[in-house]
Amino acid sequence: MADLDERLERYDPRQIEPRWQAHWESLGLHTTDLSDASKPRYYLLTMWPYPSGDLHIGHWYVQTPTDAIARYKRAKGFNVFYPIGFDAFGLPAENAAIKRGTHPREWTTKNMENMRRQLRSMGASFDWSKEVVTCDPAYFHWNQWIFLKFYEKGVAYRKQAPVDWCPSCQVTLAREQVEGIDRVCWRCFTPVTKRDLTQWFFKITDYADELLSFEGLNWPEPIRAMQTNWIGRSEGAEVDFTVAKSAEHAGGEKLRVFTTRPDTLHGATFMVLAPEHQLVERITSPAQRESVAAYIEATKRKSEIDRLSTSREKSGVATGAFAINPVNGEEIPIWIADYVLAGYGTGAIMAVPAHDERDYEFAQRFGLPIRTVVAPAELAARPDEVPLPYVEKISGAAVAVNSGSWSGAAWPASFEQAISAVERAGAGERATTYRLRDWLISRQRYWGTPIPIIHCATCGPVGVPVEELPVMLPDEVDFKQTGESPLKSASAWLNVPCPKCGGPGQRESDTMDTFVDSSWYWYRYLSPNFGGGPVDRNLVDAWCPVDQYTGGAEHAVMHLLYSRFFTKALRDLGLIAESEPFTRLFNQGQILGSDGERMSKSRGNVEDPDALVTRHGADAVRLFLMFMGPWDQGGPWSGSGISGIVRFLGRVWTLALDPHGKERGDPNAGTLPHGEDQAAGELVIRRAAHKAIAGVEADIEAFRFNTAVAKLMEFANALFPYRGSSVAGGAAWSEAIDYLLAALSPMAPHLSEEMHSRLQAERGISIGDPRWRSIHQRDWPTVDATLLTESTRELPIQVNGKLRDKLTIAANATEAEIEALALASDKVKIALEGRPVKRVIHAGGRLVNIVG
RNA sequence: GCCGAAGUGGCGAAAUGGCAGACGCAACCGACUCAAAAUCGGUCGACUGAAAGGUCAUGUGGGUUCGACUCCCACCUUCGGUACCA
Repeated sequence: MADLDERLERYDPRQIEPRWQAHWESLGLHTTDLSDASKPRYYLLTMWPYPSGDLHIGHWYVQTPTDAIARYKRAKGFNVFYPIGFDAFGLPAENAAIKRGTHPREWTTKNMENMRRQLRSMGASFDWSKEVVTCDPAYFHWNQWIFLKFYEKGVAYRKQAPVDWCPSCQVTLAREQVEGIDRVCWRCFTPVTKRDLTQWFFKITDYADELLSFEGLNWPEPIRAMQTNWIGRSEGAEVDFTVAKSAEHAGGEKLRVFTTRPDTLHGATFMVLAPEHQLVERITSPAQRESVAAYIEATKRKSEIDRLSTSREKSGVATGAFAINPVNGEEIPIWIADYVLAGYGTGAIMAVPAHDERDYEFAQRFGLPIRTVVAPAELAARPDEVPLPYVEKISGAAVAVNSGSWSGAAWPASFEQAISAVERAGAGERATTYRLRDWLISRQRYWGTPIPIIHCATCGPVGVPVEELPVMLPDEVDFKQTGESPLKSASAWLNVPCPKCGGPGQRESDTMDTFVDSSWYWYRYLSPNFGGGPVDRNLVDAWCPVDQYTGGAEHAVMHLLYSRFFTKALRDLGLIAESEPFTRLFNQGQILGSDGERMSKSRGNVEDPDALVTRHGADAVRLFLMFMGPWDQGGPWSGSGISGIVRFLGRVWTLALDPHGKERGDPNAGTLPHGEDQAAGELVIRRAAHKAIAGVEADIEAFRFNTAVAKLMEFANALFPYRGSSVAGGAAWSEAIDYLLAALSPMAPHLSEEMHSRLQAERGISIGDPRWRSIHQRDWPTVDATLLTESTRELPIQVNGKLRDKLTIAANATEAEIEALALASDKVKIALEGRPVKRVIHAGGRLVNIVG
């Protein structure tokens, strides 16, 4: 066996990978027979990509471990459905149209073609035959159909809402089109303001309480916490204050506030309205008109994040009006301030500065009175000594003071008595409110699903008849259209008769938020060409909910909440049976650029997978991404460790193809290590094989791909010293190689297939032979549990929590035997320094701690 | 700001409350080679010590525990989301 180095060809992924990708495709290996009920079904879904044109290593980071799950589950006997598609509508295509003059469809199509090629080069086992693309009329047709059903049921409705607006370009701006802390337009740098438009909403708030329940879902706790906080259910009361009569104003208007703390009503020393509040104009005194108007204008320049920030100094303006507190008849000043939002609660608050930090700051800033109405029990008699602001955790430890009929009551009695008092006075009632707002789906954009509505002067908004769907996007459009939506420029498309009365009508020119597209796409994957409705009920019943969904945590509160809402709403339309879309969710981390920032073309930090694949091969890139660290962590990109993976794959290649080769540089080559005999050597490699399979299996089940790869490396390292020895090539060796390739196959599908195929060829089975099998059609290896335990083990001995010795003991040693051995140790005696032993702790057989 | 997460060797990281640093990268030493590359074998947290060993060490400061990277409290830094990027 001399000069094997020259005989053994080198591992060259460029030669292997495209060949296997083509072969798998010709075998139809990844096309799922959705009607096959002979095996348990497993619907594996990964968040579909947006065809931005800059497919980067982050896409691979999302999808290669998911592909490994697909392949692993197939080996475990599941009928796996693993589809792919494109979330192809959206703002970047339209921005590109504005910048470069290319049509969004052309730009998107070109990007999708490139991304399909790149996704294929990854060797991912997607079922491409079920591809769904949102800008395809065969898909958005059903967005429109669902919209009309929602409209019929009142789930879709119209109301006024503010948008960020560039007064110079006369267009709506997305958040990413507003730049800098001074909030200017991305194109003309004009300061951005707000404008009210009548827009379409979906009533997600109707489902708020149901969305708070995660029963039966295996979702990460952080995501559930974020959704729960986002929905933000608060229980309290709505209370009417009354505008007081003044020299200039008759008064009498009801000013309704929402409060979670009706028990602090007596501490309300002023009121604050959102600057957008309807009554502001009416109640403002002539003296305050000018400053109120200026403040309202200034508020339009601010983002909600700025407005809610508690770190900046409070701002506000008095309206000059006063309100009467319903529980004590006091007149308190009415202010406006931007920290109160029009969209939350009633858009007005009663301010209780003694017990709310923001109100306290506001009162301090503007010299408004502060009155303590809750005190810790021990200070109940001396409320002046309560440190302010006193924001106690809700508990029975604090009592109401200076609070009329409920003075002296503790929570929750104070809360209940306050509500009763308000209700008796006819000044309000118990109420629950949510932070969650209805979903604004209108976009003043071209590249999205047209909203299937025709506006008629007589009939109002009328749904397009379903038989006329889909409402197509007109091609001839001015993308730099100012005013409202670009679709307003397509007059032939825009002006159509009213479907109800035949009179002149005008199509809705807004399109839908692209989150509508991604709120039900996994149902469509099951039947992308189905014409009888958005979903094929039979297939949905068989395959849904999705067993496993993988995607980024950045979608925690929008996409993942909208998808849950859609599922419930579709259920209520009778289209599907289930209430939740995704049984198990895993959020992988995000790969950042090497500068630690999000990868994007504009930052110039995009890592292109093509170059890496050309250099190292898809398998190496796949394994490297899985090996980098825990999948849910992500982090900045650095390719510096990939050579370790390339080396590992080379070792697998060598082990599989050249078991008898001897290393020239290794003086021990060809001899059994550690002076073992043949039987001992075989046992060592059998143990290593079964331990590796058991470990990799547990790791893949838990999505710990980094440690799964590490275990395979350890396994290959354990085999390597036996290469060229008398053990190599024998039965134990062949089993070990077989197991190594099988365990590697979900993660490095090409190399393992190549090795598997060559080993079959050595046995006279070549491709085309009916006995030939792809490694991806192979069952997962079985583990012999008796090989996982050894007869002796090492036991660490601590003295007072510090490691002092290690003993080799029999696996079945009793605690008494262990204790005797441990106390006999010289190192233990020295560490004890003659102190008596107080306690001996046996930590479940893993460690002994002697306390002395 | 608010909600959520992360912080461990020069670097990526590992560790059901029980031996901190598995597995890799880089670096260094050796073998092979005319030589280099590749490959194979080895060393590798810091300080101290000739060595055996000892001391310190998981963002910072406290706490719980026989024992804390892990649990609790406070803080610092970074990342994700914050409703029109997807």
